[in-house]
Amino acid sequence: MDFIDITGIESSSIIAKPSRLYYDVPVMTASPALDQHLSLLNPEQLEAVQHNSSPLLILAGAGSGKTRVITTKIAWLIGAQGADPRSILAVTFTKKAANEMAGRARQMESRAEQCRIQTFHSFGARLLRFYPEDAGLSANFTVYDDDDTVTLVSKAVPKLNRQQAARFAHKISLAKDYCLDPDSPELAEIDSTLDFPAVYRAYQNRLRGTGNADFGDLIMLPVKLLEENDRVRTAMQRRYETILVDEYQDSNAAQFRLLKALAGPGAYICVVGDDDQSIYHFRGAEIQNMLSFEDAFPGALVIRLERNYRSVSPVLSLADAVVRRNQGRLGKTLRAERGKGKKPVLAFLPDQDEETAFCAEMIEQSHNKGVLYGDWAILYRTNAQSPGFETEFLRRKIPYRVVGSLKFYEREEIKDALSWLAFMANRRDEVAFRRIINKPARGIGEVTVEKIIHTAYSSSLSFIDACREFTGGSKKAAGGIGKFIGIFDTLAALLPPAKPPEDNGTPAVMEDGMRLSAFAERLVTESGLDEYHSARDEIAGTQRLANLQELANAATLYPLSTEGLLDFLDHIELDRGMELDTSENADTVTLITLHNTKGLEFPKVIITGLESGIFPRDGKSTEELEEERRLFYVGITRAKDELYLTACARRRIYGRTEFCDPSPFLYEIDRDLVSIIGNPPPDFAGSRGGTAPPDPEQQALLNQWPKGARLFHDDYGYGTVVSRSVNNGEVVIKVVFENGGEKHFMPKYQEAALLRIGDE
DNA sequence: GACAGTGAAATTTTT
DNA sequence: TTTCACTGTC
Repeated sequence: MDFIDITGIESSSIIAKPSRLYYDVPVMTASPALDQHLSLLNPEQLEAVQHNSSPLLILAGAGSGKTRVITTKIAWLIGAQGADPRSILAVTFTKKAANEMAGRARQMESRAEQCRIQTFHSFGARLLRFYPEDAGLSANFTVYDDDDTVTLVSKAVPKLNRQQAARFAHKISLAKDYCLDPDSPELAEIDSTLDFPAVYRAYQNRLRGTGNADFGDLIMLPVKLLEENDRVRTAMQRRYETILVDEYQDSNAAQFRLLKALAGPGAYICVVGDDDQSIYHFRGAEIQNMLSFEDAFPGALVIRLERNYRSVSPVLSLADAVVRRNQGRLGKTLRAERGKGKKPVLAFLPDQDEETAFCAEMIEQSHNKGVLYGDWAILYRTNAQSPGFETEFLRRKIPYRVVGSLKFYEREEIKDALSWLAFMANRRDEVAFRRIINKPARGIGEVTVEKIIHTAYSSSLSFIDACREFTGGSKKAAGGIGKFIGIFDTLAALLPPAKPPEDNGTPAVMEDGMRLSAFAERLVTESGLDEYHSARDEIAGTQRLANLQELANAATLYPLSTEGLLDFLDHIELDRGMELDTSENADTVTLITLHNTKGLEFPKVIITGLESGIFPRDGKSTEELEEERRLFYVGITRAKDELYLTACARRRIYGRTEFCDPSPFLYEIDRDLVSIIGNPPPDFAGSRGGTAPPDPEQQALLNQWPKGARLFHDDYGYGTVVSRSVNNGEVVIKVVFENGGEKHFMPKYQEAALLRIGDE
């Protein structure tokens, strides 16, 4: 049973084995099926697959078939090397990637089913599930997501408002990505204020009080467990003889230490990644893990996969021109196996409305010629850019889906129900308790809630017992607390008590009618959440009740027991990417942030909003600029056949129209790598033809606003004209203000706000 | 404890 | 522009 075999400790203790568990068979007895899979590989891929000695770093460029390499390698290790599938651990970052890898490996080699192929976090969660007390957690711990973390920070340090709490929460999670304790001096590198360690400590105390873990703990606690606990480390090192890591460029410092601790002396370690696609440094990913792999694992072999099977060559040439600008990279050059194709198009458009229209128009025209909507993807830097496209597509009846906007598990009603479920599993879960105690309203006010929580902490009671003990408070509050206890008791009676994990003689067999879904459904009605949310459905026309039903349906696969409940919550917490609209097969245009496109590909890609300040965003350090450039690179390399880039001269930002310069990235690329359409700004190399001489009206404006002219603007204060241009027939001046800001204006339309006050 | 009104702020986010 | 946190009123 999966739940019982949490870490594979049992199997490793059952099987007596030498230092490496390879069966006593000649090395090359590959099955015909395996030979077939091997024959599909190019020489570098084959070398990467048939390597099983020193540490191995596979530098896999975009579209170079890395998933194929990893899955074939798993099949080869089992089929040709005689490796015990249970001794193979493969970790990825997303559930989706893990599922895909597991599925494809199993297709090639059925025994791969016994490999442990999962995300870093679910690996950590399972380890902790097995040794909760050693790690300082409660046996029934649940996992707090980022939102819960913010709540807990704001409660641990009441003087913080929610936004400040969110900032600290982010920093705390960053600290955990680096395995830093509240006492670590290195905390100052994240935030040098004196407050930070204190806030972190307060949060940590509160978190440990609940017995729960946050995402960071799922890596950091296993690291400590492995580093400090010989018994656990030995068991795990004996178990895993092969460790494979995908998307290694996005691993953080804690994950690196996890790998180091997990890899025993005889272990074979193989990591796959692309330093040019590292785009998550802002949340702790350390490209350094990759750049210094050869130092960390002496004797390592590096294999480059540079043959790209995805994109036509003009797309790859552009991608290379972009990423070549970066300094800290291992360096590789993709070669297009697919050969020639259409040159990327760079469109300069007047404003964002023209941008959406341009995209919609192209998509409609291609659709009329038989191209699927699903072939198209629109990429943007920030989620705030999607509404424009949505409005336009709705108007034109172009079907679309927005990837990663509002996630299923982040919906209010789902979080409500999940909090109830979490609280049923762990009665010390403060965050869950706060969420459910007075929702729907039972007349229990904030003051009463705080008193109960205080009682719980000061008398070491669970929150439900604290409710039972609680006497003070109004009559209304007492009634509400009574109701709450009643709901809890009703539900608790339905849930069989937890069995200690050692008692694994009878794995949680699923009996008919004993599903967790029945419990979840009952919970939704008993708690009053169904009434509460269906009432709001009627007002707002939302789907909350249906969502709650869907959540209950998802619980069908789990047995009605505390173990089943914890298992269910783990799976949900560690697979938050799930979207409500799972109609993946529908023929729709994809609207998606650049970050979310990692690992995806589309025949036709439009990267929008290529303007300075939007992409890259303002105020980036050199290092951050490199990451933004990699993000651009990731976007470009998603395109198989056609790539379009759009840049607007004007954009409404926060309701105000701003003039935009083209993205600096556009100035970095050779003009003959793209076909330029629309009206590029005059300073853009590659703009066609000479600029038309200004007409009298334009000349008058140019005379009125010479370079060096001093002016006053109603909103921005004093400034100086630093340059002027004629763009789309309009005079535009660039002004540097005394407050340090830079703005473009069309003086023709700014007569009211702009006042000329003299020369410099 | 619910609600309307005000003011300040505004990335990206695998788990 | 939109969103969300905070404030004051009923």
